[in-house]
Amino acid sequence: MTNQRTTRDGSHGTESVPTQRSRESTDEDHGCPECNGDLVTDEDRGETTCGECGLVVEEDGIDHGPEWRAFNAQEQDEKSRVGAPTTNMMHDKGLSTNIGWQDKDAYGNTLSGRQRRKMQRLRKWNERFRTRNSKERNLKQALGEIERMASAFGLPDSVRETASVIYRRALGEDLLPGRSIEGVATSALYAAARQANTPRSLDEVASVSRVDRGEIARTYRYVARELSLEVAPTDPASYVPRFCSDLELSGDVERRARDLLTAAADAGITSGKSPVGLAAASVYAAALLTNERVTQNEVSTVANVSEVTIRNRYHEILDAGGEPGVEA
DNA sequence: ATGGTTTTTACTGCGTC
DNA sequence: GACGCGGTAAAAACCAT
Repeated sequence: MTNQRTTRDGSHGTESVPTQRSRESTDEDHGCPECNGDLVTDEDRGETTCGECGLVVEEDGIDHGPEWRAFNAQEQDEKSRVGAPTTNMMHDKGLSTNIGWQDKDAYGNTLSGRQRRKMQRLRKWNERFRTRNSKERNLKQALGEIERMASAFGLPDSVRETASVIYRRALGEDLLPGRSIEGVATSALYAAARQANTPRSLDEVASVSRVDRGEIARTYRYVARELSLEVAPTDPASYVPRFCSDLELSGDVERRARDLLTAAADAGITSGKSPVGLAAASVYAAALLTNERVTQNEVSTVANVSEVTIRNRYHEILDAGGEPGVEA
């Protein structure tokens, strides 16, 4: 294992994080060594180049790694060399202006009362603008993510809309710290899709997200609880239309599958079973009853459920749906 | 952490095309 | 013989305690 720990490069590749900018004013005193032109700093690439001749004056002068978590004694020593922890999560990478709290002027003289009050106001507004700005950037990125994933699924705008609303609320309630933007964005979309009765399973969501399934599940639970989102347990029937159209089955099958599901629900054999499995099984069963050929394998593929589950479920479903009263 | 439930994985046997 | 289907046992995942 290497000691070098790079930033989470999930978002747009690594953004450089100039943690030690404030040390001294480097930019002003020297121009380009070649042509003496003005220097340009490209933060994204971490390069300082000459605006005139393009010479790269300085590159990679920056530590990318916020090693703010120590997992052993060694790292504990090393982590001391970094500055603020969450650089990438602050829209300004910790580079924004702060107005000092001492009411002194540049020479160290105390300010007059009038000036002090002025500084007070400036501090306040500076802070306000800064945080507001940061939230907006955050939002922008998150909404981009949501948009991307939603369109990957072909989900309608309305779902994106509610997903954004959920995200905004999460942001407003300060649920973000400690969680990744993408994780929360994904969770928001997941919740929105469920609420709109066009659910996508956790696995599906995870497949288009940059965050792994486990984190999405965790984040989703958390967000849903904190925002007390009322998300009813997924109705298996809401998967049926999609599966049917993916398998190119007729509307008859679709209707049949729904009937089977309600019958199964009445028989009380659905509780505790995974909604996706039930939906898949009912579609398969319905296709069977309607004489439209589908293999278990095909159904299991589009539904992402194992064939075994389909088998087990569809037996139960047929027992319950065929003649009511057979099962105990 | 633990135990119970559900789902998945992997394997086997049977019948059909 | 490959394929679809059915069953089973053990492993894994999930959930509540």
